[in-house]
Amino acid sequence: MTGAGEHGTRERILAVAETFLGDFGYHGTRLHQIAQQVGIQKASLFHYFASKADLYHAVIEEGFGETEQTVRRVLEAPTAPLVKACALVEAYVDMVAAHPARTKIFLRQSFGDAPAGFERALDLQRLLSLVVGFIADGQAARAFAPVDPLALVLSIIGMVAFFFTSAPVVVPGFAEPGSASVARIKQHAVTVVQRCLTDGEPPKLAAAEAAA
Amino acid sequence: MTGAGEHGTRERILAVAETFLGDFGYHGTRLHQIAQQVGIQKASLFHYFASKADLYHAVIEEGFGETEQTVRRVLEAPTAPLVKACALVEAYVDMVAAHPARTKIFLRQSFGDAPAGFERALDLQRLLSLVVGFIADGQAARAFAPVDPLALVLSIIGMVAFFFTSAPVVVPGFAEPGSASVARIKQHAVTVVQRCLTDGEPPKLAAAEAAA
DNA sequence: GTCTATATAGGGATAGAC
DNA sequence: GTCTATCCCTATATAGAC
Repeated sequence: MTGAGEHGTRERILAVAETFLGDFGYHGTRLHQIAQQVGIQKASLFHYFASKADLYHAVIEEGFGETEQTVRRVLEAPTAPLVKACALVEAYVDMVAAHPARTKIFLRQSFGDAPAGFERALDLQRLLSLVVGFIADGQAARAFAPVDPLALVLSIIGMVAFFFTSAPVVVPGFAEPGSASVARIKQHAVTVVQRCLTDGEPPKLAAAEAAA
Repeated sequence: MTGAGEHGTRERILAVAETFLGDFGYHGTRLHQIAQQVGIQKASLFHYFASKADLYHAVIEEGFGETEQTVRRVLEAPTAPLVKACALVEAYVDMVAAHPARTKIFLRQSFGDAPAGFERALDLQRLLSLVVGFIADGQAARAFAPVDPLALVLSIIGMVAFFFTSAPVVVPGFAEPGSASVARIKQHAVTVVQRCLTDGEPPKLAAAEAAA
């Protein structure tokens, strides 16, 4: 798009930047490290991106775009509610497992990092609403048990993200990329969703113990 | 220990530093901001802490100590397995809700931030093993359903942390400190654990916990 | 489009008076 | 124990040749 003789240097910069931004955060990432890893000089970065913040935003945009695409694709498939819910979880696990650095960046962004600006928060809310709406619709149609929809969706997002970003530090080798851990995690996440959505009998008795 | 006329400046520094380290991370936190918030000069910080890294470690140590204490206290209580599991979740939710900044710091630390050093990772593993062991023991005694113990514990840790650190950004006012959101989140987390540990069976604990 | 300088600023840390 | 003043280093960003 930008020209004819493009080797993809810009893309390589984005990829390298993603790993560093994930591991060290925006303020902890040094441009000279990125340049060194890519194999160019630090000053050359400014030919592709106006500033460090600009590079950061580009990484965020790319990541968010792919995430949104994946979620929408699964959501629009013509499958049964519970099947779609499980497919959503599996696709999300695959995505996070494939891009742990990106996930770290998203989490850091939500913590308050970032060089200001960044108005994609609204898009994020719309995407979340889409998923929550899907759950709520399923409950209205009696396909799902009456669990707090928003809390459930946030639970899955948070737990899966935690598996691939924080857990490996506490439990070495837990979410290793190629190992069987991915299958294990996927299995667990699906199990949790199923148990939360298919209770069968509405547990109204749960109110009794809320006294504690 | 240090003297008689101590007003607690050190403690105030630690408290202020915790909020900044949580919101901006280690590299994003500026010492002059901390000093300004405390009401002293930047250079005065070095009277209490040898370096920025030293201050960071002090914050981490304090946070980890309180966390460990809380978990052990609940774990050593003489209560039934399922009651104890729920109590553990509730105590954890209260703790994270009371210290969101500390939670952010822990998460950032696990991402790879931090000024190196910090060998408390081993203690963290032991604490985690304690909780996982409690679940596994309960399963061996047929008190819990056969769910992946490690995955379950990590799930709760990740989901609750996400609720109070990331979710508020995506869903404004979700985990507001004083609001009813804390009760809502606690209810949800307990529900998830119950459904994962009781395999659909109605919990037979309703009476026991009211006494507490 | 990539390079070699270099400008500019900001932040951690120290020295030493009070 | 707190201050003012300052050192020193590093990191972003720019200028301009090739």
